Amino acid sequence: MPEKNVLSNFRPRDHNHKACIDRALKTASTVCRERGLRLTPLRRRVLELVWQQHMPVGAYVLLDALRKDGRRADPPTVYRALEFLLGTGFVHRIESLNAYVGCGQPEHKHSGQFLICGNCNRVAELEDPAISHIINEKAHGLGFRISQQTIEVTGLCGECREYAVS
Amino acid sequence: MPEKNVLSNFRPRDHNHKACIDRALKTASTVCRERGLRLTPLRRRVLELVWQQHMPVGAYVLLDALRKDGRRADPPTVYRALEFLLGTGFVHRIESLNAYVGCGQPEHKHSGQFLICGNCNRVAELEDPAISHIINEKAHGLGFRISQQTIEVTGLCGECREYAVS
DNA sequence: ATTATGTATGCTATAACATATCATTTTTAA
DNA sequence: TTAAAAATGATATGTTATAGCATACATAAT
Repeated sequence: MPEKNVLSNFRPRDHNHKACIDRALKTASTVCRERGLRLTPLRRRVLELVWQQHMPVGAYVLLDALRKDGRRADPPTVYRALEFLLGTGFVHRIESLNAYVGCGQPEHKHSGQFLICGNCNRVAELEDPAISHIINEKAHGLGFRISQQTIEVTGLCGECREYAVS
Repeated sequence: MPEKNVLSNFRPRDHNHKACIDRALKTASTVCRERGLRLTPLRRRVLELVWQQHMPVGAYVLLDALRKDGRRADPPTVYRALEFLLGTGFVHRIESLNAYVGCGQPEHKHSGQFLICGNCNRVAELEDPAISHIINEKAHGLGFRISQQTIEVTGLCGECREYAVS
């Protein structure tokens, strides 16, 4: 069973990766149908590429991948697709890496709280109301109205800790 | 009296700006002397320029300012100075803006928790142990070892809220 | 079916942010 | 006073992102 308030934990290195991708694409498809949004082939493909890495991916990596598809692609191609995917919540942007990562739970809005392993580059996504809440409280106390929270924690995931020197 | 756990609150628009800058430079000077670090004229000037804006400043704005001083300057000039200033804690980097902001309390290490006003661009810096603590707890529970926290909250500061629509 | 409209993509150019590398100067300490 | 280390000068290039206009495609109204 998944940990509480953890949207996606660090994946074992040997998990069924393809299943993740398929699930993400299916979810995206459903959500778009429900909301009257268009998951065009390009957008779908970019989403698939983001998920394939299963870690944050830079825009230009995606660009190269699109070109390897044989498709004509330039920076705006990928940035526009990312803009759409960010807007729908299918991907999140990791500010501290200038990179993009798939989100498994786009059905409901959330800002994303990330644990980023500096060794294997995998990411876990939390959604802990307690964290949001305490930040909200504090901000509110200063008269600040929050529109977006960026919470990115860098370190070593459990698996990498075992191999790391002290 | 300052709010609890607030390293620097939003400054009134009419506060004595020069005093902030002077204090920051003086503190930096003292800290460097204590730690055997060299606050060279270049580094000192970059720190001064960061503080002059009293909001996050991009590296290339600093670069232009250095050139207006009549000094020879290229990107590495400013990035090296920033590297030093980040290392000492005299400035923080705002990841979500690719920009840099002065820190008033470099004496003790801290990771920085920022409230960023999307209207006036001013920034408040918090250091709330409760926020760090809860994130630590959560991360720890997943076997994650934290090395750095990035917490950046975007929204509207109190002053801007008053003027904002709805 | 045809046309009008809005949405998405193609395409070129450039802006904005950042680092690698090697040479020279300045500082510090031997 | 000289050797080593630290800082800066200088050039080049790598990386990330957006502006702006043209074209193609999808949808809905006629």
